[in-house]
Amino acid sequence: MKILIIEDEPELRKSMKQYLHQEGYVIESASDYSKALEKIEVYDYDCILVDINLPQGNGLDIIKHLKQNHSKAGIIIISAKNSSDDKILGLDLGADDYLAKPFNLAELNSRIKALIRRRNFDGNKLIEINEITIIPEERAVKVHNIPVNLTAKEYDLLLFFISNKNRVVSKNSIAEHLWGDDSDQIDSHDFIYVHLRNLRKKLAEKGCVDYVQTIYGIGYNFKISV
Amino acid sequence: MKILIIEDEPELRKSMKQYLHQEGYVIESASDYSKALEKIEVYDYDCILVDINLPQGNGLDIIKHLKQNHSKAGIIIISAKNSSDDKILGLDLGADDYLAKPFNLAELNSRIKALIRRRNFDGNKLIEINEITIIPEERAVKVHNIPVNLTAKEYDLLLFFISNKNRVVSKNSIAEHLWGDDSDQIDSHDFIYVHLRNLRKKLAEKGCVDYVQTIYGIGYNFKISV
DNA sequence: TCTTCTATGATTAGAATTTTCATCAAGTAA
DNA sequence: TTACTTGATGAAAATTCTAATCATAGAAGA
Repeated sequence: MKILIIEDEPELRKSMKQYLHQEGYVIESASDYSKALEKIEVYDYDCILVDINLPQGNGLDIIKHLKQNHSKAGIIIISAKNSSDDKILGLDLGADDYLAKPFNLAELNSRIKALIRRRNFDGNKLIEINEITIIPEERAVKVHNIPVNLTAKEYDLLLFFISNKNRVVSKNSIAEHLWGDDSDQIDSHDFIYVHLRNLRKKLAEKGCVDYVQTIYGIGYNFKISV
Repeated sequence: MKILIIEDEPELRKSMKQYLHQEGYVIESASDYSKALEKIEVYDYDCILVDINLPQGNGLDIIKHLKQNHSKAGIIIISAKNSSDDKILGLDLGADDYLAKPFNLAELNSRIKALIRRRNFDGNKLIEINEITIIPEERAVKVHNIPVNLTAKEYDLLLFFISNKNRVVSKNSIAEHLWGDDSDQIDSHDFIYVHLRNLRKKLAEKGCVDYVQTIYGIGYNFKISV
């Protein structure tokens, strides 16, 4: 899960980054709208947090821009307490949620989670990428519409790859996501090889292309163009 | 893990309770010191959060009281921004940490976690309860000084019982702790029976008393007087 | 108080999954 | 090339979970 934070206050930006990173998201940030637009042009984000009351420029334009370009990113507006007009305008433009400052980080996190859940489950009940179809509600996976029987770890691994598609993920970040906080205490992450192998095998059996590119010494890249 | 919150502001108290409960702690609260003292007399807490600047009474006395009675509870002082004197006095009296208002709940949570970790790992490297010895660093358990070979789930289960000793824990709360947030989506928690049985068996093999009392229809109680 | 019923807990065996281990293959740098 | 590191593979071991069966506590009713 990749998140873009657009926020000018350095303190707040930093603590948001830190907290959300720790929660397992991949975080990038921009301190103003022009930098944000640059990033949006280049990368895909799953969720964008926009502070809508920055001094230099209009955050609504970002939302407009995203919607015009049919971005799939979820948008959460962060607004100062007093200014509710822009907030409403933003929601009208298609933002998904808003959060008034000051907020606590756990609250932010649960909003993000809720948003991601909504996007994954309600909006489009299916995640479809070429021949792969994922039905998150059932934790089920199909290739060429043939069911593939994945174990929990294999499913988690696939979902992690897909939510980081076209991005290089390290073995460490895989371990963090699939085994949680204590994974750094573990010396060897060899079992990733095993689960990856089993995943590749099961997908290949149903005629799926091997999208998982091994990047020697670095990690893996689930390379796909939808 | 049982936590006592001593805080007079109803709003803050409520949100602390709610958040920490959601994080899996058992929470009790008191709105003033006399009520707090009553609770302290009756129950054992793992951690006590004391707002040290309440209007009626002196929070330092609570800390003194706890220390004089050799309470094992960790103490975190919550203090208003301005008053640092009492904070320092409190730390001198043996409080473990402090947190200035306003704080965010995630921060509070991480302080509590850190405190519990310190208590469990650094201070006394061993947890000793009658014939059971736990070496958390190694996730190792001994009974009558004989090593017991527990699996991860069995160890977690034992630790959960011990950190809630003399307290009734429901099957649901066990599931929440051992399997995390998604456990409520699971219909049956039958595997707890299995893990509990294996744990009991392994402990009994080494001559350990069965401290785990089954409370029909409710849960279990790890009953022990140290 | 004594059955009978029902819900909950215990037990066991076995299936499925996860992890470990040993070995082989391939990439990288000297 | 050679040495070294990283990744892949297969088989076996360990752990976790499922499912079927048995046992017991508590409730309901005679």
